[in-house]
Amino acid sequence: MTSVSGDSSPSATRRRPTMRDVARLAGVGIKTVSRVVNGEPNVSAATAERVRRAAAELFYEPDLHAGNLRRADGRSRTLGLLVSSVANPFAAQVHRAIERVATERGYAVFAASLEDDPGAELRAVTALAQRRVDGFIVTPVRDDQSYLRVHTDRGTPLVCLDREPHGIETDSVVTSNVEGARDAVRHLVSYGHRRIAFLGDLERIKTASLRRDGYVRGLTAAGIEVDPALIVLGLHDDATATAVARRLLTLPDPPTAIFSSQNLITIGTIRALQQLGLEHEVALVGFDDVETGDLIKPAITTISQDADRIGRLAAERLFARLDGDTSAPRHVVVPTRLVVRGSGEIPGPAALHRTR
Amino acid sequence: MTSVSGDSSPSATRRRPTMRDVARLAGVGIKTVSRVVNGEPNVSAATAERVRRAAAELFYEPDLHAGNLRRADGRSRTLGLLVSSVANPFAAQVHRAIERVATERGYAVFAASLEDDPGAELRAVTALAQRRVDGFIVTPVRDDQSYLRVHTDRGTPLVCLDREPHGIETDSVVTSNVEGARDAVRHLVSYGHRRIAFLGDLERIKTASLRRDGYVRGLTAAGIEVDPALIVLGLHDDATATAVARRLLTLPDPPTAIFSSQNLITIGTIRALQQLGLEHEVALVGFDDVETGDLIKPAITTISQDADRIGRLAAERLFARLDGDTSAPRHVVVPTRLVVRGSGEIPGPAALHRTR
DNA sequence: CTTGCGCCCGACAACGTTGTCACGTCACTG
DNA sequence: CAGTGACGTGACAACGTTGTCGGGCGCAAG
Repeated sequence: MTSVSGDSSPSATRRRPTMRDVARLAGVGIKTVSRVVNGEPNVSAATAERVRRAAAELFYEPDLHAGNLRRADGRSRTLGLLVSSVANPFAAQVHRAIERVATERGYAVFAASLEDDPGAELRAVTALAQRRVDGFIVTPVRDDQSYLRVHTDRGTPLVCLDREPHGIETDSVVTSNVEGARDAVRHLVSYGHRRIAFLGDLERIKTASLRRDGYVRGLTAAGIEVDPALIVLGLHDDATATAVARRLLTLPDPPTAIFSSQNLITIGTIRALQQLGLEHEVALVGFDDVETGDLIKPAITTISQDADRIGRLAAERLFARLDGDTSAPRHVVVPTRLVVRGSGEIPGPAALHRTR
Repeated sequence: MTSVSGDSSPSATRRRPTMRDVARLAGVGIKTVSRVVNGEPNVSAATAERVRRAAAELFYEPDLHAGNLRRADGRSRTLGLLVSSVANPFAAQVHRAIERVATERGYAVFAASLEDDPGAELRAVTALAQRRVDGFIVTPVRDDQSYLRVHTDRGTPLVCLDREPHGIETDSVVTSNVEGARDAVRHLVSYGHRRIAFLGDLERIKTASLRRDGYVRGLTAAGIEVDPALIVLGLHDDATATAVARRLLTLPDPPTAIFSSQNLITIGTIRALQQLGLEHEVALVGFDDVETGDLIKPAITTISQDADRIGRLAAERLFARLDGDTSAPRHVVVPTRLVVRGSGEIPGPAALHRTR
């Protein structure tokens, strides 16, 4: 086998070969190389083989972006995913599901963490738009997503994830937040609870207020009056959740059950219950699955989101748009699942038919 | 303000404006637009303002890749991250740390999950190489990474993460697997244990065998003979770990302590201990932190990896190379931290000086 | 033997941008 | 008042690739 070209400068970094280099080595025109690399027809078997051999010898890698610049469809085979944080277990699982669909299609995924920072949303969209992603999957953070219309108008589809967008009509895939929260309350009510506390995230985060709405709806449906003293929003980390839960539980007339409407809040609440030795007395249902929730005593009952399905559906929606689907925007709601494990089945005072 | 150009076709997707469009609207040359967009000097304040206004009116977004093609440094301001799975909590945290450093530098991150599939490693590298990433951060899966030399030779730096590469000399950032495992054993020995089981991942995964080595070293240092019956490798999910742990614990002469050398294995082991009602009798130390490990009874003692630091260091190493550092490859070992929480402090038979 | 057609192949322009260079203007300097 | 240099600006080529087109060749049909 021939040595790799031009060894003039000893330790200098070798230049990356282009189609021209491959063409020269194979003794063909540059367009023929292009044809072979892209599997286009009308190249004789012998020529194709020579080209392939030359490309392999030079370790030639086509430049997708250069091709893209000229190519008719102009697709970068790249998509952008904006989530709260790639380190967040829910988002990470969604990410993985999206990646699976994307990889199958030959797409690569840019992931960006927003950390609920409206500025970060804008910066990330800009950064990815300049890299010419073919589509966006976004967890909205700002109050208004109308600025994304520029991109959708230019043919870059957008699917919103986990939260509905504002100021733009586009596809979305969200969890059934209201229904899930209502189910949690209904479950607790069925175990005899009437004083059920609600712990939620920052109210400006839409999912937090939706879950609050579901909670209220659940109580109302059961004919239970809503006690504002038992509703706390604005919790964004487990430490604060612990503090607030402790305060509620040491009230003169404390709740007999708690619905914690987000992962970290649930963890903080469990800690509070354990600190007060109440984990077997006060019922708890958490929204969002807690990893290893079955190893905790009592095991944690949750309203669990189907992250995998959410991610997959969002990606499939995006690719449908890329494939030319121009139908009206679809709003997919993925149902939650009640995972009964113990903490949510601790009976309350009105559970006359139960012992203990 | 003027209306956005050419409204001839009513609902057709608008063409994306180029520098030429901005130049025309601002009444300047295309190069002047380039200068303004890139903040180059030698443009009068008035002209710059006109250009900026035109760009804003058209919602112009420069095409990074087109610029890149021509630009001297040829940097795509993009890097590729290959991990076991973006859904894996450890990898996800590493990812987040890398992203933080990258964002600060104006870099976007491609993430790809390999799922320990050697073929996936190759495919991901190719996909990202064709997208001209400026650097790779890779968790090696294959037996041999020498194929990556092509890319490093061409000036695309490579930092290996979590595992040392083979067949190539390059920067790496890994956890102190051997020492961490040794510490776990030492800790258990100090609590009076002599029959300590080892549960590990697939042996072909390097970190698994390193931790086994550390375990052996720990025993040897304490003058304890290694009992092959207490060593099981090849576990890759929690269900199998549970089964194996149950088998070990029901042996005629069962271990009094277990060192589970990976996250999922630890979870599986806890489940086995709980099923057998032994969680307060048999000591357990896990490698890799277990989320909510403090909420489990007993709380789980772990050898915890500093994912954040590992990610940050890897990213910083990569950027140092991109900034021109040509010194010899550095191999950074990030120490583990023993997190004492309870499960690892259950005394063993030789703990004469302790009560129970 | 022509004609026509299909196949193989390469020259050339173009994609959207930046590097190079040259030109014109203006304020200084000598 | 000529010479000099700095500044502001745009024409043009080039980056690596693909779309277009046309030329050459071989073969079947007329």
